[in-house]
Amino acid sequence: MAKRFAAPKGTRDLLPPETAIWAEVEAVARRVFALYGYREIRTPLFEETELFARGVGETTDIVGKEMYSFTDKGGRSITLRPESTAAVCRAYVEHGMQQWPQPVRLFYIGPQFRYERPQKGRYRQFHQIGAELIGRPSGGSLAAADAEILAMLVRFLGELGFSDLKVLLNTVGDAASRAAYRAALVGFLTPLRDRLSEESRRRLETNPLRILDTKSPEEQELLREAPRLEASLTGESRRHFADVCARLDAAAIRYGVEDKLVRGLDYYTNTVFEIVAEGLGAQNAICGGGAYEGLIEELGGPPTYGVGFAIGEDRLIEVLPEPTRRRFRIPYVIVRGVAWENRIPTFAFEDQGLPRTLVDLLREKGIPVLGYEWKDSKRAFSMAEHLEARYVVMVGENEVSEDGAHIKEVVLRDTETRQEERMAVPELLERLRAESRGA
RNA sequence: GUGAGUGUAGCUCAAUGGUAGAGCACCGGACUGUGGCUCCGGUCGUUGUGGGUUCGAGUCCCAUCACUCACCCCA
Repeated sequence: MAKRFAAPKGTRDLLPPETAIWAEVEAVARRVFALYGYREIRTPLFEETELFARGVGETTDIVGKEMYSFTDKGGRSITLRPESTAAVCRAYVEHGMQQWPQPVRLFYIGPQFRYERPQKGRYRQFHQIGAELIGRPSGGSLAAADAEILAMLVRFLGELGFSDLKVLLNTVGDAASRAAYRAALVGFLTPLRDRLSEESRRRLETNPLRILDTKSPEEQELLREAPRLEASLTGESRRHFADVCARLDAAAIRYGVEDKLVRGLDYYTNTVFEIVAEGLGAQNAICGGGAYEGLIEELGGPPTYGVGFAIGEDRLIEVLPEPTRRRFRIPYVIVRGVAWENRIPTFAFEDQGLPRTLVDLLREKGIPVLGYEWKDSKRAFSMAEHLEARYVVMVGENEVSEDGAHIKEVVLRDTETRQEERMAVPELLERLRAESRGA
């Protein structure tokens, strides 16, 4: 027997009916983002390695140990994208989008790659739905940009039926704030160096702010006395954050200020946020984001403001509310026709000339349908159950004319309520079309 | 990179160290005009892989691979 293959570690096949849920989630994203004027960008799945090293940050775990990198046949170092913000900003600079009306609003949907040990909610190929607002709004405030992107995010999640998700919000300050705080934190922690974990000691050199979100209870205890980031904020950062909060309050968006929230990517400045969900085990963040003031410049562009988020689509779908899942299933209709002299009874619409089967007719009306010729109606019900069909339409000997050429009436059965109704074909079309509009 | 748990049919799982099984699913057939059954038959396995212990290993031991969960970190 030949070798059998399995999907590579940390990857998986998405199969029906689950893929229908994915398609619907993405359709909702596209619709909601369009309401806010965001347009799609598609960047390559791989980029020059240096883009991520510079953009995401040399000291981050992503760049330090999680990149899928390889040397191509031309000797270039290439990396499968571990996130998309850096690539979107690269595209902004490359295509001179600073010449477009500002700010530029973009969204993306697609796979990302990180070389990590897989576990619940974490894959080596995973999918993100993200949006970026890049460029200073002419006349508008930066806080308005932050609030807009958060409002869009909350609207999207709301349309997916999430009602109890809370946005965790914080500010990490601008460059000056962070430099001041970094000095204060290093000053505080250096005397306590011996009591820190090896990892945290290393971070003390490279990225001290990251020590803040340690999960180690001993370290958290040490940090209780640590200087607060808030105390190092410049007046401007302080005002900005207050402005963002005020705008969210005005828009009735629920959030909680979480002052230890730092986020793992180097490019964030000022506003950062995260959304966590129940039911995902240890990997409970379904969305992360924030503002980045220095990134475009770091990538060779003019100093440019940016703010964005990335939603983990795999995790989002994992916790998608059940009513939404049901709503997103394709409402197949099963038509059970009898074999009548070796053919399915046709139904000819008089005003359209050509005779065709009921199945064809339904498809013409945009109704997803499968036809079977079983005499045994029980098999049709069994099939309906397996395919999660919404309706079964019964067309047997009693429903067709003597010669088998015309359907006199049909029986429509709702597979959930088990209610049945006899009706003529025009009425059937009316009912099913109304149903598919509602879906 | 570190730790723990689990690997038996397409799926869910049995089998005291003693002939590898069941249910579901799938395929074929019988029956049935208010039915989501029932009945008959069929396909399906080098028990993840490789060693070892033993008269004999799905079962015990070692290694390896895979999966799962957790650490780290993130979506």
